[in-house]
Amino acid sequence: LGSRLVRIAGSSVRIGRVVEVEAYIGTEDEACHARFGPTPRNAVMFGPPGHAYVYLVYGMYHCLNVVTEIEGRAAALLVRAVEPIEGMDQIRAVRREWLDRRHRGGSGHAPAGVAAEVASSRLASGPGLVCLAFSIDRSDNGVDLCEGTSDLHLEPGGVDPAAVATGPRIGIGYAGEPWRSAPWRFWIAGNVAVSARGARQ
DNA sequence: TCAAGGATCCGCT
DNA sequence: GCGGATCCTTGAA
Repeated sequence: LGSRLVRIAGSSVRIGRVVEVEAYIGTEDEACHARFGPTPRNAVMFGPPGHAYVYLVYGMYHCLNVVTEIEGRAAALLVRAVEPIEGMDQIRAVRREWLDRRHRGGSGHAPAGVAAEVASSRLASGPGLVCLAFSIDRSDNGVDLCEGTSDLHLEPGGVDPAAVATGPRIGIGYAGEPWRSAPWRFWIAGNVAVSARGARQ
């Protein structure tokens, strides 16, 4: 929490402050993708820390994770929400394009003004939206996020521990206890950019 | 090879 | 509050 996510694309730069994460601690964690052991998909999680584990969820959205443990231990943090700091124009542009494509061929046009009405602070308030806003997909899987010259990387930061709120992880009802109820979602209390589902609980 | 279901988001009711 | 979009990954056969 508090670290800055940086995306460089050509001459444009997008920066966001990480405000919400979830912890997945390894093969014993029934909610973790590593629960079945190493597979082609989760291989990066078993690698060295600091690398990006990116996967496709629900066939539509990507999720960004940061590997956190030493090689051999498959733990990672899911980045659930980021507060945009820089590059809002670019973020709005990719969202408009995505909403456009979403409605094309279906019911017709996107409802007027939908994309334009999203507050700047909430353009990356959800794991799928983080990846949309920063143009992250599986081509970023395995990237070393600690390498400052990389197109996608993290700059160290932090928050006052007293400002961190905790709660159960979202969308993992398939996992048994104690994993389902473990308070391993962390966010900056009161921050406006925390995800909608996260804020509700 | 197959069938099942998911660490989501959006729009309509 | 609910269903649709959309496709990859997984374990089982």
